[in-house]
Amino acid sequence: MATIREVSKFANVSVATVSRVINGNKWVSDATRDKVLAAMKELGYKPNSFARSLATNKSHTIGMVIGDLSGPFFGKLMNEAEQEIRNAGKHLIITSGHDTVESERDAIDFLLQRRVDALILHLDVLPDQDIIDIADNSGVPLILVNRLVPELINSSISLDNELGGYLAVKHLTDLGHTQIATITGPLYKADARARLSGYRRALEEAGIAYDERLVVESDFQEEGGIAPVERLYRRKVKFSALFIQNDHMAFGAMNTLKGRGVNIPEEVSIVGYDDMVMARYVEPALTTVAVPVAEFGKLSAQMALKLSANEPADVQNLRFVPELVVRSSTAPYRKK
Amino acid sequence: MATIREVSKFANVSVATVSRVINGNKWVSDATRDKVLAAMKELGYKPNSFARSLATNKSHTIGMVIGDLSGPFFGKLMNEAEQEIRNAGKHLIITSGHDTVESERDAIDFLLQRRVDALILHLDVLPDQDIIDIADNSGVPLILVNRLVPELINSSISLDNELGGYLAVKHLTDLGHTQIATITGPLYKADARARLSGYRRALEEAGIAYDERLVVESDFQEEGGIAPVERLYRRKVKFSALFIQNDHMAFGAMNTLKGRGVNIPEEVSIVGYDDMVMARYVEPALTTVAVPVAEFGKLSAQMALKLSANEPADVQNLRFVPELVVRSSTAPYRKK
DNA sequence: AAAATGACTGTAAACGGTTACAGTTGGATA
DNA sequence: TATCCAACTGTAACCGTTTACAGTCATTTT
Repeated sequence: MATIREVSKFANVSVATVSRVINGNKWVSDATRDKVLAAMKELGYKPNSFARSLATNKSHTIGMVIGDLSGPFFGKLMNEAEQEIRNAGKHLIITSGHDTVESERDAIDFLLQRRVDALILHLDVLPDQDIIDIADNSGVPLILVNRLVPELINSSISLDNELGGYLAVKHLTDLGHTQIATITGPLYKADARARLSGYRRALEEAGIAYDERLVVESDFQEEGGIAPVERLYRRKVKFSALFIQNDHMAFGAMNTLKGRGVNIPEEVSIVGYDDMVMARYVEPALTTVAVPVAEFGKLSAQMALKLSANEPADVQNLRFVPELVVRSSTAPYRKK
Repeated sequence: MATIREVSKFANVSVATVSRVINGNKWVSDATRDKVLAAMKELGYKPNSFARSLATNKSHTIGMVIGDLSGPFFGKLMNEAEQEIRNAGKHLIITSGHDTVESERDAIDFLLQRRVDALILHLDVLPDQDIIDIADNSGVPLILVNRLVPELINSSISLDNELGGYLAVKHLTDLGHTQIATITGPLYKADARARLSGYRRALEEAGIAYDERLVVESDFQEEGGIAPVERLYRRKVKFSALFIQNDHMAFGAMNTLKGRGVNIPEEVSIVGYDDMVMARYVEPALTTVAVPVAEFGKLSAQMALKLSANEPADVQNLRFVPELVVRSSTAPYRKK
């Protein structure tokens, strides 16, 4: 691939002049500029971003680590963030953490080696201390999405998952349910733990004792909704309502329940979490907890851009509040 | 951020030695290696990938351009590709084309400037000629996903969308339907056009005349299923079956039909396209055309890796074949 | 004892850009 | 006419690595 030097020879000018043309420096005569532009076109020249970044010590790039590249949640997050960053004339490099400590660390290393101007991190398993170390020592500003590390409270954008769980279950207790089962995500994820503790708080508030047998841990995947339902039945515990920690699992669970001839919501009320677009298309339409993902993505990108420009980003523990969306999968408790 | 020189000073060795340690060169004594490692740790050293890539002329990176970062189709595609590439010890940089010529070009430029070892391109709007130019002049091998450019047939991995459309509609004609409407994606996308021509072929084969009034162009989004249904009714054309070019739109359309009190499949049969996970959770479960997205992602990554290593990738116009998945949204035609 | 070898380490020239600084013009100003 | 300045262009150092080549030892080999 052609270099600036070849272009300069071809156009009979110095490398400095070519560089000036590339960077839109105004001290170049029109004639020269045209010559250089023609040479660049002729040789198919594309600036080498490595050399450029090396010389300027700027990458014009924001790095993002997320758990899973598929998945509607992250999709929206990425999309919004990318829009915002592209609009600012920069670029986003996305890597996946794959839910393992090693992979998350590797992803961050990759971005750090690429000297990104800022990091947007959605980390599921990396220990707090590691994150703090990166914040302290990497020299790169960072935004923490959907995770609260007390020491980094000023660069966290998080969702109050505890409140989300609470709202979901409170809705059920308000409807008169007292036997409320729950299907959680993997409990090594803070999200899942927080939602579970919201579940407990709502029960407590309603004076209902916490019963371990009503809790099944799963994996946040669609298929993850199926087995847990079977397990609940095998445990022979009764429940008239089910709080499922994300919509994906809820869809799977609803299907299994229907397969068993259970009427929703007459016999079992169901609340999901995330408010995916599909939530309103299943039958019955799913009552769920809405999460402002798009805002999330947009805001994190804006913050990252600000921080990378050394502007103060008054993040101040931005904590989004989830909202309950009531549809048709929940109904008042009725005795059988 | 610390450089190799600082590390070398700190450890009292030369830069070459530090570089050797970084690269695992064996001609370094254990004592020296330990000294260097300690120095690196102490100074929080991370190799500068720019300098490195500049010196070696290798980026160990594969670039990917896709239409939309959200969306279940691309999610899976990215995910599989990333897995494969990470396993090979390389990294994937993903950028979005945003469905505009300018943006797609910009995304490719970005990746080219970053000197990626290969490109995986899912382009919706960039003209063929541009793609050919890139293939010819960029010096970077490329894999074309889901698009067929005759000149680049040997680096295309595509799905036979025409066949997909055909299968969907043939299923309907086989069921006795003769008034079959269709909702297409944006017709500037080759996918949509191909599916539409599959629709026409199936009709022709069944001896049914093509009727423009039964065709509505839409946008591949969920909401995109709603208005077209209304338009069909406003046009006062009768139809007993509906081929909708992706599942997302199908979900929207099913909902609108239900809202109008139309029974599916008794009054209107519906076939979607993509076989998203949700297809089996809606009611009735959606008959649809399955696309091997995961294979797509995996294979494109493997090809890209091979090409970047200068190994021959015998792509040879890899054309995946879609499959019809029959569920409950289609039924034999019955007179009203 | 001299030469050869193997194990290790250092020097310095790339890699492809940017940019401070130093020219070289030609025209305007004193 | 001498001086200055604005407009433009070139030279060369530098960014942080890698790596060919050249050393320096301590062991072996002859």
